[in-house]
Amino acid sequence: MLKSKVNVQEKRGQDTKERIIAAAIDLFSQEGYTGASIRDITGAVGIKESSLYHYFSSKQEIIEIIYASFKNALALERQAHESIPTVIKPYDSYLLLQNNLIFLKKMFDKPFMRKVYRVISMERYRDKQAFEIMSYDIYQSIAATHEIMFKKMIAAGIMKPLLDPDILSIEYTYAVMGIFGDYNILKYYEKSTTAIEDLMFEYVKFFWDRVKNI
Amino acid sequence: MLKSKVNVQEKRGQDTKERIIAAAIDLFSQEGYTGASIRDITGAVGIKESSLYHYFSSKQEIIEIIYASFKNALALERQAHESIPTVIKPYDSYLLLQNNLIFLKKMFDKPFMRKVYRVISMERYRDKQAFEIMSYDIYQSIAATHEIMFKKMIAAGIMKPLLDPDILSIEYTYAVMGIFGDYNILKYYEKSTTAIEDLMFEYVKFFWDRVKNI
DNA sequence: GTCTATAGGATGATAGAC
DNA sequence: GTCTATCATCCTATAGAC
Repeated sequence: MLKSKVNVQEKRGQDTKERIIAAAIDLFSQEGYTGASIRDITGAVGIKESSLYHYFSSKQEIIEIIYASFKNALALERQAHESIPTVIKPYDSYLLLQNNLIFLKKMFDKPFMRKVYRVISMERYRDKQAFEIMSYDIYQSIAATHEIMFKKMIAAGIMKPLLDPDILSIEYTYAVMGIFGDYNILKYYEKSTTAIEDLMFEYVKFFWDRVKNI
Repeated sequence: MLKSKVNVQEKRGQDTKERIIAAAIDLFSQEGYTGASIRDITGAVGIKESSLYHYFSSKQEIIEIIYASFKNALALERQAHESIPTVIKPYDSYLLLQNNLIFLKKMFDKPFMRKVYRVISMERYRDKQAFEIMSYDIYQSIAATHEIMFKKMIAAGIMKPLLDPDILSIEYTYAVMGIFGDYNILKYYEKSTTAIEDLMFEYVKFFWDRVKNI
């Protein structure tokens, strides 16, 4: 009896903690880290500022937990994607490229990922941690995946062999991520995203037509 | 006599106004608009907060003047660049591409341009004006220049005729501007920029080798 | 685990003397 | 054109009651 009561309290506490994080993600992604205050966060949750400090020692700790959780989510997504066996065949290699784009789009369309990606995009100029996540955990990791894919395609004889897969993956990653970035911003300004979504897939087609063998 | 004294005062006033703008650009580019306070700005200039309000009615007015001045500088740079007559010849078209990159690099390497570009990169998520400058005055304008260049190259028979110059310019602009963005961030973190500067020119070579006719 | 109360300082902006 | 003085509000964070 007593124990179950304690559990309920713990659960409610856990719930408050998660609601604080959720509100912080919402507000940081809208106003930036500096622009969103502890008052804003606790106001959104419906608790007093002092209650927040029962769960977190500082504002900085909150953003660091968010970053850590994002890095973890990124690693899990990558793992899930890599576990899918990809046998490259000439007739479906354009599909492979498309599927890779759809995977990226789906990943960054998840509310948590999109919001935190936005926070990192904003903060990377001032916050070294955000800068490093953007550089290493996002860009370099995605570029590496692309490079491996291109190398396999070249080995399979379906991509032009004279292309340097290293710099090709850099080009492709900058282009795709640039389009994603704009897509993400447009969504926040509640503007139409159909044109940029079309561009995404148009670009993949354009890219493929130029790199395919024959 | 009296008149010359008035002129001196006016000049000093003008000087103060410019020093405020210069300090604001420095601080906004380092800490962001929200992160840099009026106190920070006046402290850097060596005047009191109240003195700033003799020249500007609000913090917002300062950033708007900076944005307007940046847009103006961009238009002037573009004008200067376009006034150079470009006769496309097969043997120098790679040079043309290189020169275009050097023009962009030089432009964004000017302290004023680099700092304000950074402010706009940071603020475009929250500030619609910054978003529009980034989209229209920077990206779309640069992409349009690239597209014209590519069309001329195709017409001259030195670029592959089957390439769509529209989407090709989008790809090229995203890649080049992505590299510039990273270069700009690295400079602020006082990290080495030699690798990314090399990448810039390596990329142009890679790009050219793939689009040239023959 | 949540509250009231408050500390101690920063913020954007104004009034008015000189 | 610059200053002193000040306002009203916001900020992060803490102490301690319940």
